[in-house]
Amino acid sequence: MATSSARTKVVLRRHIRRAGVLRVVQPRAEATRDALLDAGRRLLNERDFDAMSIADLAAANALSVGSFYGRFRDKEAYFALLQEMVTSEWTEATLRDFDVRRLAGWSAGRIVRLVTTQVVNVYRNDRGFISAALRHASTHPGAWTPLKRAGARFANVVTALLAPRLTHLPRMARAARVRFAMQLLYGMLINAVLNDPGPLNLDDPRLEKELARALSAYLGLRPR
Amino acid sequence: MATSSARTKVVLRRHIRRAGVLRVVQPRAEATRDALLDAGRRLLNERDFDAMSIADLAAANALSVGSFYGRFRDKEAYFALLQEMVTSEWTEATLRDFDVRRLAGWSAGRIVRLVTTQVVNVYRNDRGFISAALRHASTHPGAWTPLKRAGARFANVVTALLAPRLTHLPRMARAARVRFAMQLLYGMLINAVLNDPGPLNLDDPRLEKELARALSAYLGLRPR
DNA sequence: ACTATTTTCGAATCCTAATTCGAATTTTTT
DNA sequence: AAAAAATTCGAATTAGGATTCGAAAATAGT
Repeated sequence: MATSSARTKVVLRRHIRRAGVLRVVQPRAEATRDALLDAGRRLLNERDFDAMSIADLAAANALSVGSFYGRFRDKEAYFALLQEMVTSEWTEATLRDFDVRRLAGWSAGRIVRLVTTQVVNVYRNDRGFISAALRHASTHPGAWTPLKRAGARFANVVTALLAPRLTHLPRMARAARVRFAMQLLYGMLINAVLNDPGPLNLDDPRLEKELARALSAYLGLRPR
Repeated sequence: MATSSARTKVVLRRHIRRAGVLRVVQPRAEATRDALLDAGRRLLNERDFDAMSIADLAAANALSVGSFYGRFRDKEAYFALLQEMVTSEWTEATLRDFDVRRLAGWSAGRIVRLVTTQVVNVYRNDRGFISAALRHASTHPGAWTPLKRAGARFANVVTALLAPRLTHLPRMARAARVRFAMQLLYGMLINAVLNDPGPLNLDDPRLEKELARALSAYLGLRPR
């Protein structure tokens, strides 16, 4: 299994041509670029995008502000790349874990439990990044961000898996039900990450179970 | 029925002693203060707290920046008062509409429908303010804001109304179920206001119905 | 070893918004 | 009417973060 740093490199290679990510020739520039991206991901667990200054990012690696701008056109270009990087990791995990053939014999209820567990874990592990990306996106209404894209993609995967299993519902209603259920799940977790509300916060071990219960009930599945 | 401006005055009178809201002697100063608060509420429908400058607020009433600071210690004190003002209006409506005696003969299902309708309407009508307050609060983790207070208060009211009606559940689980249902509802609407997600956005006429369906199902109520 | 290219450094510049402050204006009191 | 108090004005100040830029340092090529 690849380490986190090596994984960064593999995923990153796909997005390197992005406008605003400046050309790298020497290995040290590549190392600088990667170190800045890793630092960003870490720092976003402590503060949001606006509160994370270029000076913070540079200092996290004993680098200068000028060297940041030698690698990224500006702060926005940097963040766009970071978002692509992180959400691409998620998408890879999704394709692996939610393969239609792999889950062929699974019941709807069991899939709902897998979905809630997976999504809650993503939000738990990357809460800082998600929070920052959400806050940043909310100042650009209408923007189709990597985060939104990843969320929509996953909802599509889940809909394709679950809708055919909701045989007790009219055929026309199945996909819409699953999509709304996903909207409930995302809403719940987005609120958890942004506002840390009660009664169950993101770290509460009961959260997955209660979410699965709610979604299953809404989808009309037998309680287990 | 009092007009919006007169209503502002009535509600405002309760919060005037706030630290950071400067003393008023002459009527023109009172008018300035009130005009600035009304402008803030309006402007927050177009932009968030950070993007709403003091110059914007002043200009909305052909006033100067200096006159803003003659009335409020700083931008934070201003926003705190504005939040108290708006959430106090909500709380008044809640006390009126969710009176235990008034809803004595109501079924749980019917109360859920009333709850979802009411909360969705609050979010529809004050989406700009709510969005701004949420974004602002998320940069002050742990802060117990007027918005959170109002949300918690309402959840308490709903719990007191619904829990006794969930006779099919163990007595120990009833309040917890209602509280989680409220968390689902808030999460859904907070996401709607911040991110305008699909499939059902805040203006979709199906939203209340689908939310009531989800919450009723989760609470184990008979579909209607 | 020397030259050319790349990269980083760190101070300076730029920009923007919050806040301050002394003067001008308005209102109230004598 | 004059003096005192309250209020507003609008330019100046302050603060803080993004970005630029010329010089210094590091690396690659000959």
